Amino acid sequence: MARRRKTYHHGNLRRALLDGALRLVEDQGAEALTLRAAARRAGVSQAAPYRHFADKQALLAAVAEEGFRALTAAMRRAAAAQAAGALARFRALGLAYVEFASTHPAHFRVMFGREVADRSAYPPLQAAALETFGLLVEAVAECQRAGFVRAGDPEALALSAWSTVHGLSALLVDGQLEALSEKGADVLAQGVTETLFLGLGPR
Amino acid sequence: MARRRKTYHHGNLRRALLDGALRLVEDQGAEALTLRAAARRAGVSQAAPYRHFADKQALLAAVAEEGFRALTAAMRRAAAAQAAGALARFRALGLAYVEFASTHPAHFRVMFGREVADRSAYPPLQAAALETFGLLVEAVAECQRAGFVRAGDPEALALSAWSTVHGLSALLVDGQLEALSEKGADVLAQGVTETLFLGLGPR
DNA sequence: TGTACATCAGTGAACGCGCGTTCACTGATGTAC
DNA sequence: TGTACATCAGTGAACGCGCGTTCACTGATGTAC
Repeated sequence: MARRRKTYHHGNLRRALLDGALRLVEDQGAEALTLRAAARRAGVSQAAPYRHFADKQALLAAVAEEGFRALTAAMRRAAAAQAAGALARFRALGLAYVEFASTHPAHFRVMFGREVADRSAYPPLQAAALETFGLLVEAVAECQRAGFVRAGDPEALALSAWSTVHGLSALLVDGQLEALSEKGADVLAQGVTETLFLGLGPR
Repeated sequence: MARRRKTYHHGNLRRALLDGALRLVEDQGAEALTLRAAARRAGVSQAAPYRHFADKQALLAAVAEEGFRALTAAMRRAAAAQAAGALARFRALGLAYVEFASTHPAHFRVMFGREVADRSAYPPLQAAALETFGLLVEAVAECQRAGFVRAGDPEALALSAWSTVHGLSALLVDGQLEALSEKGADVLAQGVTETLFLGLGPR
């Protein structure tokens, strides 16, 4: 962790800072993420990060970007595990989203919170976030072709799906449901995604 | 604002601090809310707030509580404006939720964020939040009686509804949709709540 | 293969900042008689 | 109605804190000849 390096140069300090930052967020939450703490975790002086990140925002943006990449990968993996068809894959995407949020709450918060004030200043972050949403849009379109989802603008329908899983995730991550239900995140996610497909109305 | 009082005692400093805090949040965001700033807005020394709030957390909790009360009131008002029946009232609740979030983003964030770490330490806050959710549960039950919503545990169905409107609200509030759509919050909310009732599946 | 030198990636000390909180205090209020 | 006194709600100064960021520096690396 903060063990002595034998060389003056680190080798891959950017990566080490990012890893330290990720561990800080996971272990102690987003507000524990400071440039100085990341430097400490990487075993380096507090001024060293400035060789790799312009300022604190830039480190936060990198952490968020990494989060979107991990989320996208987890969703892809979950979908790929479903041989059963378009609908099952779509569903798996949603469940994976909620699962990611509930297992990495602090990271999820950095990804979606206001810590990174202006996302458009960090194109790779913006791209990573768009890719995640893109997964949902593709899945909707695929399901429409297979007749599992009704006709309509795939982006608009995907936004409904996103809202649903994102809402449940946010409520879980922020501890809103603790007083309400002792059900696990997975059970809740099952229920909510089922309603997403069936609708609330009578059949 | 910070004009001189003529009396040594303030009269209703608690209320003034709360108002100052609310204005701070609305104007400059949650991270601008400090005890010192609230005291400045109330025109009082920086130590004065401690006569009314044990610490910063307590002020934050009061701000969040106030937010839930305002949200509940706005939802009730919107529902009351619908004479047309249970379904219209339910829908109005959801739309009012999204509208509140998009017109008071920073306040919304304080209500749901992690600023107030342990909500159970503030029973009035917890109660106010539960009341908001209760509105949805009642509306679901009412709609079930009227045949507009299918059978099932009203709490579970209400959680689906909550997830949907909360998810859209969170995405709006955190600026996730800016790159995606130029539609207004109200239009998006219409679309999302429609899908909530109809479901994504084919009819 | 050797050397001069530019460039890069670190160091360590220092800065100013605003914050939450505490403290001993004082002015105002209200109550008992 | 007046007065003594306890209690309450403010004041103003001070504390320590960790943070982001800057600066002049030095050690390491790599490249041109």
